[in-house]
Amino acid sequence: MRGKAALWLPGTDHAGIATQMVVERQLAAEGNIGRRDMGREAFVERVWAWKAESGGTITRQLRRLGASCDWSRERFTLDEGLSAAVRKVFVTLHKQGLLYRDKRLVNWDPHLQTAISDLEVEQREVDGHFWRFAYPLEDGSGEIVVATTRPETMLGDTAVAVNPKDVRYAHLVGKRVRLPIVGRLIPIVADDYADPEKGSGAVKITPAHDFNDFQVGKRHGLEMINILDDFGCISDAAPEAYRGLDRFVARKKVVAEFEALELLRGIDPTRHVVPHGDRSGVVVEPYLTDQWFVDAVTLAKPAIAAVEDGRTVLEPAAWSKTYFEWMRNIEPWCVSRQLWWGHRIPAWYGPDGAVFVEETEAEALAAAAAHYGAKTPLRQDEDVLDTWFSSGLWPFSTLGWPEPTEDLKRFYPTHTLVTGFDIIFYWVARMMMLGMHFTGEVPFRRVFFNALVRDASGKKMSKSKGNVMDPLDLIDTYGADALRFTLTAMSGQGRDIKLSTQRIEGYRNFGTKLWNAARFCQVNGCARAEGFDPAAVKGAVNRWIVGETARTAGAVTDAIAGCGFDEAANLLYRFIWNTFCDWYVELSKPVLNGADAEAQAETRATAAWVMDVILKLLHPVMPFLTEELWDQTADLGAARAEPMLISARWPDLSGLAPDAAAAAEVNSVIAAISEGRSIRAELNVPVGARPSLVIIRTNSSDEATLQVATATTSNVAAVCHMLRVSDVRFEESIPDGAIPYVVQGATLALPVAEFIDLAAEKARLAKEIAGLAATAEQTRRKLDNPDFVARAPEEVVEENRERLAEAEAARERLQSALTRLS
RNA sequence: GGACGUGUAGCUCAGCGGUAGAGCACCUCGUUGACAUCGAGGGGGUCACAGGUUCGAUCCCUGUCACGUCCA
Repeated sequence: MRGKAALWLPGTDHAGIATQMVVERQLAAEGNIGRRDMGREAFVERVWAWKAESGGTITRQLRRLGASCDWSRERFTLDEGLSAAVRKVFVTLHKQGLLYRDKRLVNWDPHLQTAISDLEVEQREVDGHFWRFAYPLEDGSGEIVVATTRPETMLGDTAVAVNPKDVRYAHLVGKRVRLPIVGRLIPIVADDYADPEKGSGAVKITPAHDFNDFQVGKRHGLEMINILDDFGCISDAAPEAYRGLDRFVARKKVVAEFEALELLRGIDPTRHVVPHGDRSGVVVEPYLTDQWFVDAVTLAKPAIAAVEDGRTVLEPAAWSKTYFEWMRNIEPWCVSRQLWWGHRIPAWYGPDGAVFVEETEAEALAAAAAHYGAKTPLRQDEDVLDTWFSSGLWPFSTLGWPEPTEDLKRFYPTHTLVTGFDIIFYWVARMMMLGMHFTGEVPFRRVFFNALVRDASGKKMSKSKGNVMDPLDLIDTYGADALRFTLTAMSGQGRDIKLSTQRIEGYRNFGTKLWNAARFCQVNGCARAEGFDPAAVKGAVNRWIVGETARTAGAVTDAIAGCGFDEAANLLYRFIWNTFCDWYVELSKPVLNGADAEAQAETRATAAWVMDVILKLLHPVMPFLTEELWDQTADLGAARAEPMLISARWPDLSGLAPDAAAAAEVNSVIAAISEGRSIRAELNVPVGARPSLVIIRTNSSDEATLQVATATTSNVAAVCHMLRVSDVRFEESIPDGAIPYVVQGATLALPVAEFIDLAAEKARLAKEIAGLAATAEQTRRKLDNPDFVARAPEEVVEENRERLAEAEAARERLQSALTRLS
């Protein structure tokens, strides 16, 4: 609509862990053999089958929501093109020394039997215990007490650490203790990691099973003994009695044995945080394995700089802080996963373990032949890559990279990434790092973080909680436009959306309202006039609605440009319902039904013009309804240049100056009607009663009164219709039995004495007077303050003076009316 | 423990230095030729609390409390 070539390229990633889990669970439920028995090829085939069957859900939801993606370009991270990009990136990073294989502690998920990245670990606070164990000194001169929440790890202890400043233990540093159960002699080392304030001040060191202990182990050259296997059971590195035991069974056995040895010095209950796999939900183990790592520290630097200097802008800007915080403290990124569903790592091993990292097996074989001086069989790495490794290439891999395609030239760097803040580290950060490194440019100039949708009570939707609202169901019930409007209107930045069906229902009603308004226009012959010029309309109501339309169009345009989508939606809601339907349509009815052919024609043309603008402005939020109405009104009046709304030109009404005189006139009419209606309702004037509307006017009446009088008489038919009065007439004073009210400084009155109850009217007047008195009092206090008058801006002071004068005048008039009643 | 966010009408949320707003819910009235998926009117708020800045604070600053999220 803005005439730009906008590309929204849809697609999905292969969600490695999640997908493999689903299919494995399915296999188990069907009583089939597990993936290990099936073999890699058959299993991957099975996952593809599952993907073909159910993988379209996300895109189906997008389609039904009316997302205007270029579906012909839909991509999937395991597509051949994207996979080639993955291999290219892997090999290049490896050759640049930014991707390497290393034996390090990783987070190991014993359920999934794979390494997972730090981000996939969830820290949960749970109840646990501190067990205090005594380790006897080698020389028999005593013992040293250590505390642990994980007794089974003592099987892999290779030292005890104490703080170098801790005088209690200074004499023990360098001595050894004999590790109970195991019998191994391990040193007592001095290391700052030991906190003298905590427990005994001495801490057991298990370098192969704790991230902190790993560091201590490196500093002191300690042995690293891996006492677990891939399943979280005790390995052969432990004493025979423990081998094969589940880690939690082993824990109990260790404690029992310490107790039997009379080396258990106490048990304290404690609450502590324990790492869990975010997918599997089981306790993850720090585990010493060979994995592939990306040097994120190096890659992060240009990515940090790009946000610092504004080449990429995060919106809302507050997220920059989160981004920097993470990027500046980034750790090496473990990218290998012991799964089968994903991009297999393009690394091949020779018989002696030499590794050849190449894009194809042929290249690897060639490299091996050169290396060994003879053709040598190779074995490909069994592991696959973290899904985010391929997702991180999305902005350019989907445009054809590494080939220098036309698409890449045209659409890269991309303009805006819209995503959830919950994947700022997983995805945004990785795209920034990889995009900067491989293209030398930012992958996107702007990142817009949308709100996260929660259920009506604010809980995150999840299948296990059963509180998921499927967009497809909501669309079936309320329509895509209602859902889109709801999400848009509630998308205030920095806030989650609590989605309730009531709200969607309300916006469904809004759609119905617009539909009915369009029907009204149609029934009343509103049709586009050939050569219609909104700047040239004569009627005040028409001039006013043209001005309001232009103002709304400008405000909506600005709001969208500034990512204020909720503001845009709310502006449209108010304009369409409250301004156009409630007032313009009602004020226009007498003209449309009247005898003045010229005025009628102008109103019809104006209404048709406003409707066209409304349809355009609302189209981005409610595309289905507006396109349908656009189509239905295609043949009404002058032909449109734009057959389809989706490609119609966005309205630029900045050239239409607001008409202050028309606005003043219509606002007076609106006030006269609103206030009058309020009186009728409060005093229970019967609906059928049609009194006159009396305007109190004398020869010496002020400007305000004359203005209201003119406005009212100029729109007398509308006033009669909407206020349900028989006529508008003038009196010099309030007639006996008439109920006065003040509008913009003018006094109006409704002679309805015969219909009403005096007490109700007295009460109404008293309430009104009290309100005015309060306003006057408050304003007077302000004006009596010399500091206020001296320091506040002149227009504010003037505004208050006027307010005071108006309130007092109105109060006097109503007071005298009340006095007369009494 | 650290960081960020949020506390405004019964509910969901706008507003963010100068007279407290909307939608829903609630109450009253209404079968007027666009619309009862509607119309008209109404009740309802010491803007979490305590200080400070200012002529003036729901809005800015500081602290406290509560809730949420992320990172340890």
